Amino acid sequence: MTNKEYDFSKIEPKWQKYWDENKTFRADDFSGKKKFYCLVEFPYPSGDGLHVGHPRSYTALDILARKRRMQDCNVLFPMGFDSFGLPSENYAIKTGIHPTIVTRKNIERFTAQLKSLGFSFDWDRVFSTTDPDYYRWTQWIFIKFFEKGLAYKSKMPINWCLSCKIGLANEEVVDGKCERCGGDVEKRSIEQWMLKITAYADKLIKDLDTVDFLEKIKAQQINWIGRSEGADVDFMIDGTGRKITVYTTRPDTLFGATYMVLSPEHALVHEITSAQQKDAVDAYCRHAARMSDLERTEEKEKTGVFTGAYAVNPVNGKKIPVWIADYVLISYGTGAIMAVAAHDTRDFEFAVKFRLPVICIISPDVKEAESAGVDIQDVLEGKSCWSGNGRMINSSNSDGLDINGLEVTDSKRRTTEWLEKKGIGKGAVNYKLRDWVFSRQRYWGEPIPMIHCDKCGWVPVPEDQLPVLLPQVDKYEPTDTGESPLAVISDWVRTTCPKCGAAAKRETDTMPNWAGSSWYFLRYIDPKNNKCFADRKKLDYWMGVDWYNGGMEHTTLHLLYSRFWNKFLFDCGLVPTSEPYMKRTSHGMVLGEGGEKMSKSRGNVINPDDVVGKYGADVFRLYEMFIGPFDQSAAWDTKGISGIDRFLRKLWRMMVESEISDEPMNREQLRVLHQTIKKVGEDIETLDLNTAISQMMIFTNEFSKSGKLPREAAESFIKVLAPFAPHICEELWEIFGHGSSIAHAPWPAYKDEFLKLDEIEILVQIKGRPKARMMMPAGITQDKMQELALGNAEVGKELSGKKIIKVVCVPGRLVNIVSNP
RNA sequence: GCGCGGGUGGCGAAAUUGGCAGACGCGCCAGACUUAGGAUCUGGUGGGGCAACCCAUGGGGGUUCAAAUCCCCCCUCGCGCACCA
Repeated sequence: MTNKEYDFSKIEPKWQKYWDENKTFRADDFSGKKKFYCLVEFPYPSGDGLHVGHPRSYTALDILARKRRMQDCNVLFPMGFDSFGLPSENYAIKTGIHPTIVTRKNIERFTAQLKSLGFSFDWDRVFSTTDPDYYRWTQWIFIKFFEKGLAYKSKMPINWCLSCKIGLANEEVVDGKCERCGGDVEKRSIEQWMLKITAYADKLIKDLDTVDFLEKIKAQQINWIGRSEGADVDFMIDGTGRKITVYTTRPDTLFGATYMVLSPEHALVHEITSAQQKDAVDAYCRHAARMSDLERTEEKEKTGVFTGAYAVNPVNGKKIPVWIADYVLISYGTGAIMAVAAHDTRDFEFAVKFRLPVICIISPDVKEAESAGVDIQDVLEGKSCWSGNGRMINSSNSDGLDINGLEVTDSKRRTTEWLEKKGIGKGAVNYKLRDWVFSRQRYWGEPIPMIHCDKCGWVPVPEDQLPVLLPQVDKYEPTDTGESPLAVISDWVRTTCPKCGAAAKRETDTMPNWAGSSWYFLRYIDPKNNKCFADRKKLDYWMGVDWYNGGMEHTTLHLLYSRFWNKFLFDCGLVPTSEPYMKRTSHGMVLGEGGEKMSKSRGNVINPDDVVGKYGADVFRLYEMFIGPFDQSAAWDTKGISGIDRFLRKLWRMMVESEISDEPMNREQLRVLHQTIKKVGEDIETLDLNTAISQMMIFTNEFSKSGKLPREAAESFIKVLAPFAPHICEELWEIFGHGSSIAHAPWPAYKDEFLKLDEIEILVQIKGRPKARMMMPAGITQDKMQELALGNAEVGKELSGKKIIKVVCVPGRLVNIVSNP
């Protein structure tokens, strides 16, 4: 053999070219093999190039995809680019270069980087969300939403980022700031296209039961959707004939409602306010309107104003004052609440401050109150607040409602029934989830394919005129008026109504950058189709995605949105599965050296190209998998790479310098080999890739001891390592005389019989303390174990003069002798 | 406040139907080979003690022959949500 030196700089390009030319990783539409659709989140092709975080996810699923191919599956492992977005647009504003050009350049760089890492993507299926052939169908799906009444235009207060000059979805506002730029966000009322994701709130929760997502992902989605069950209850406003509906999760606490609070934005505030209170109420409302969401939540002390109006409590006819306060949000429930000061900490705080009555109607659970350190007497006297469990008291009227003595579930049910019978309320469900603000007032996005006609209203662009292409513009700058830069291109905006032919105007808003990624997993299945978004037969074959890995940061954005789109398409009969992803896992972040987030400003960014250039792709891939548990964040450690580098070079020497023997392996070699096949195979399935690599290191340590290398061990080992370090393994596979790629070589099987030892070292403990180690035959009985242990000289010495009380034998592990004293 | 994760050597970490804590790797120490070593190989490496032994998985209690692992209380770090009625 001539290849004495391990030279990744020759090996890696060689095999990358081979895979490209031979289309080694092409997925076949339809096949007798078992299909496996393996997906990673496609990147935004930023000008900075690939981040070392991308390969963490990509390598892990590449390992899985490669293993599945060796297990004779038909694997779809695609890649694409999510290219609409602000950075390209901002770059265009700065330089005047069209985003299309920048995007094309960035995609070229990303493609080269991804290929240099040896990922087994099916490159024949690549596309960018900015390809007109792709966004044609994004627009088409939008029209489907419109046709089904799930896309609607509405003037509503939205989150407006002052520096990006763009409206944001709720999900894009983090801590009151713009998720992207960290700038201030204010409320503005603008006409917006909305997608009715709330119509799917229940299904988005319930169907989580049918999929295999990490528990924390499910929990976060459920929490975000925020379903709660309660009742809407009508209160009459005294002397006005007006009715105000409140939403409460505890209708059974009506007897404890001592006042009512409306949000300052509530529609009826001004109608019910008394003349004396008008000035105070107006001033409060103006003040509240000026505050941003952030300031409003930062306000710790409760504020509010009395409206002068009284509401009538429907369970007992008592008049209770109506206040306004900004702790009641217009965006949740009905924007009005009944306040039960004795059993809600916020209401209690408010009541104390404004000297409103506190009436206790729940007698605290004694045990619970004790462990919480709450004085029950104080609660009963209205001196402190109890929001825990307990039994209802003071809760009956002469009109057929008596819930005294009941616990929560029963009292809620009974009260709701009573309200419904009397026609003054009914059971209701509420969600924290809001409809999705789907308009953006920027250039670099999919044009929303709608036309406004004065006579016909909003009319979709006819299907045969899709895609609505982004027109060329001279200036990309967003405007302060909230209009898209497209609005100034008058000959593009001017068009005719597809319905009546009259003069009409195009919608100038574009879609948010989450649009393209909401259905891309469907397009990979049939990326070149120009008749429909994807052929139904192919969808039937490939869907759903068997395994999808991505970042936790997308849990309440992309992951939720794309589940919603898929469910909608499923209800339209267009896709075969209600859930798009059968399994979802998540990787931890790759942090900079020292554990801080990588950023240009910290100067701790690691460029993958540098690592690949110095150590090669195989080392880079192995290192990222060895760095720590896959689901936890990990700090980059340049020193740590050398361990992997040594491992591969040691392996190479072992493979090419040893005498390859066909003699049978010894017992220990067999055991290590089969243990390695077993452990690596199992660890890949759970993405415990760090321990898989440890096991492979144990293998090389064992087999490099002598200068002889059994052929069977070598070849099996190359196969299990191949998914991790594909280039070096292809090269070794060739050196070992195989003519074709290892990518489709069969995954090796292990035999249980070789995993067992003939003799096992058994620990002998006395009262739990290790005293001796003895070799015992593997299949030994417990009686025999005990006998051997007690016959041990060391043990006998320890036990002399002591009385044996008990002996515990654990087969294959230990004998524990309990003695007295 | 609510929800979800973590806390183990100098460092990244292993170990879960409870069964020898620290696999594997980094770093460090010693030695070999070498003109040389940021190459390679061999050995060592949780802490204390000369030793027998003792102490160690955030802290405190408990269950058990046996606890990093199970139960109770507490501390701490990270992430997500947050005046959601």
